[in-house]
Amino acid sequence: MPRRRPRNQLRSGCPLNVSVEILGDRWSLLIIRDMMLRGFRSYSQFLDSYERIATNILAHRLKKLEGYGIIATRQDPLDGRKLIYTLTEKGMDLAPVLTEMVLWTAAHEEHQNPELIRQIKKDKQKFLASVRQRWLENSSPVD
Amino acid sequence: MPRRRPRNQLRSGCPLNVSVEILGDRWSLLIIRDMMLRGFRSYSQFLDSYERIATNILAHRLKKLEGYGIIATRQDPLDGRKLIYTLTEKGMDLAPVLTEMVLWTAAHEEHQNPELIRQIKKDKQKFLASVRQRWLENSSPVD
DNA sequence: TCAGATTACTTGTTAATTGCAAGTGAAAAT
DNA sequence: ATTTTCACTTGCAATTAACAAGTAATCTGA
Repeated sequence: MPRRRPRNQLRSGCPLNVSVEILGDRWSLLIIRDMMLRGFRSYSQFLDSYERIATNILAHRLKKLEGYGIIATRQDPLDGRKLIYTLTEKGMDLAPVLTEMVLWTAAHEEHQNPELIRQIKKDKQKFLASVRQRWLENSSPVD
Repeated sequence: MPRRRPRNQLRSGCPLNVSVEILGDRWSLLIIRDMMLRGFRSYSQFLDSYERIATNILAHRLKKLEGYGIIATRQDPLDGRKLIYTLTEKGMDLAPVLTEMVLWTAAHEEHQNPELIRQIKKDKQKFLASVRQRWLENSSPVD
């Protein structure tokens, strides 16, 4: 019986491969985008996002991202049904990756949201700083 | 400058989504890495790369990347069996994306290739310039 | 010159993943 | 008390990935 390569084992330790194995699918980076740039924090917000992720895939991705320490989950103190998902520092550190991907698309593909691109192009470091600042303000445990 | 939209329908025009739809899988960025950083140019080189891509998937990805204008294919004038795959300008413009992904892994995950990371950290712009320079030298139609 | 090797694939089959629809149980709102 | 909201789960079909094997064109060495 030939055994298939187990999924939980890395194909290689190449740093690019490691990030591809963690983030290289059709949804993970979009969830991170929604948290980072749109301030989404709840399951239903992600579900209602424009690209229409399926609910089972969303649940799997959230668990995976939490398992990698990219997002953190806590209960909403004001509503027992709700969970609050936030980016960790590790998740926030993906901001430069997302930013470069946006710039690449802006340079080479048809796209929307010219305002976002204008903002990034005007001053990339300032954009990254403002994204991080908003995260610091909004991810405080008490709010 | 924005260019044509590929035939299949996009989930959204969000610039991050566009790049995820083009590059968000388990192999595309690894092929681009092999071309960009290791100077790979042939089918058999990609096949022999450490992560062991399956041959049918490699063939599909090369066609997809060529369709998006990220790579270009030409015949080897010295060997009628061989095709030479090279990155286009659009493909080379993914260097900052790959670089940021490598830096993120270096900061947050177990990995290998400390020399690459040292080089990037020492001077990111210089690293990007040297990658581009090698591409300019090696992608000339006559060689 | 011709057998064997190399190259860039294709084809067939199985395994895994994704996507869709519907359902669940706890908590909140009315 | 009933309905609605919320964060999921389950079942199943469709799509995609992975593995093994094969093929045609070309090159290489005796």
